[in-house]
Amino acid sequence: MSLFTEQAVTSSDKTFFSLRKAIVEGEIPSGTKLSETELSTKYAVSRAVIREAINRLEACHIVERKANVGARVVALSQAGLEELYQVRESLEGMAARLAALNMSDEDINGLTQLLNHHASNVKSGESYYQEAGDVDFHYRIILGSKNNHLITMLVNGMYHLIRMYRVQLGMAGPRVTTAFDEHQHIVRAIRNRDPELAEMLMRRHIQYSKNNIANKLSSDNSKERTS
Amino acid sequence: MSLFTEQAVTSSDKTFFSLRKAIVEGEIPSGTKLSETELSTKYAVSRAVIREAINRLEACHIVERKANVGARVVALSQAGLEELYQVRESLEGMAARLAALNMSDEDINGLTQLLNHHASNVKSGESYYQEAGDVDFHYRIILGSKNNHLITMLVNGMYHLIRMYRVQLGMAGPRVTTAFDEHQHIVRAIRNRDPELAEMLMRRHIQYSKNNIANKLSSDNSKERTS
DNA sequence: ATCACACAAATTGTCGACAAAAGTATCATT
DNA sequence: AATGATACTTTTGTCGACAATTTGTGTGAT
Repeated sequence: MSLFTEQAVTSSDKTFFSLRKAIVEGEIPSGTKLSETELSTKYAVSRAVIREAINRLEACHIVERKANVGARVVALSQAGLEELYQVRESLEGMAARLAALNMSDEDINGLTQLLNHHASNVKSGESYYQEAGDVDFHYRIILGSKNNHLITMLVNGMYHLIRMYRVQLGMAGPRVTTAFDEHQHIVRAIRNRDPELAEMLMRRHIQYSKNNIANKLSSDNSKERTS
Repeated sequence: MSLFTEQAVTSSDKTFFSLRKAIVEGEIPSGTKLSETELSTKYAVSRAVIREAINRLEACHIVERKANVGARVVALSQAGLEELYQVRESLEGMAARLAALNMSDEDINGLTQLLNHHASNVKSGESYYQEAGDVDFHYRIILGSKNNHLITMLVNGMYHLIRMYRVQLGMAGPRVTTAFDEHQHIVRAIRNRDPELAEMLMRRHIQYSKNNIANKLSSDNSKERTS
């Protein structure tokens, strides 16, 4: 029961989704040049739809384009991760604040149920939690902000790039139980209708998450240097 | 001496800029249906470049598109303004925070000079300040964040929509001197390298600004009702 | 008079071809 | 051998035409 299933109506949509998935999952590696003719034969569509797909990918910062030269998949870097998470902290902090104001009581109950469901998984040792559960939690709060600008920016825009970092840097890592506690505190603040606290806790939560990834990233780098 | 002059290299760029300007300035009214064929004859380009321009406009939330139906210029509403300014508060707050950390001393000096320059204008009673000066101030802080995601989102994305609200609701209004004081306080916080305070002051500044517009908007509405 | 269906008109989506620009290789000159 | 100019190749940008979908209209039945 996914809360948000964007459905492809046009051929350009399908191509956009396919391309985005291929890039995010790393099938098309970071830094690759995206040749329009090549992709048009590979995906069996005209160059026009490829161009539109690439334009959309550019809009969510997954590829970079230069006029008369072409598009490349963005390069992942520590600095880029830092910048991305600064923006994420800002926007999701605001989302949590607004969620504390605008979520309905039913929404909040659903959120609590989700966490309870996770709690049992965490205790039983499954880390099934991380990927699906974590994004579900964050999605609900973002949607709970009831702010369409915010929702679009985060869900259609940034989250795919965030996922690209997480997938390609192999972030199936730990940080399960501590993140779970943080989630609980956030929900408590929302339930108490405390926007100030909800924002602060969400920002901290995302800062920790960033540090976790950044640490793994730099430790991977040092491993690489010594190998 | 504009800090940021995006230059059109391709024909699609030019059309995008023209269209954006026409919409923001209200020449193409809010809510208008954008016919591709019509625009292609009007701007003397092919439908392909019109489509690309419309796609880009959609990416910055200036038009809304439905598949197989078409694109319309967004409708301006109190709720939309509220949402927009919530996001703006969040992002520019973060920008001020980062500016306090990342701006060079020269950058800060330049900012101070700008304010001094404005001070003389304010005292001499010219309200030349508002439009150009205000955006210049905010631009510098946004650029001072040195965060490319943030910069792109705000400068290439949101600011045109913000300007659309300000232009079309006739915001040449007052609030000059009080905004000037707020600007000074923000710069002081940045100079003191106090990110926490800089963010808080910027957020307050934008909240006030929103209230100012919202008040004008609702008073206009009531005038309309009684006339 | 109203609703349903079918048909027509108009608009968007997709395609292949041409034009223009960037990149590459070759050759001449120093 | 290095450098610069020139021709060539490849890739992106732009265009007009066709296909598919939606919207508006009109006809007929209830």
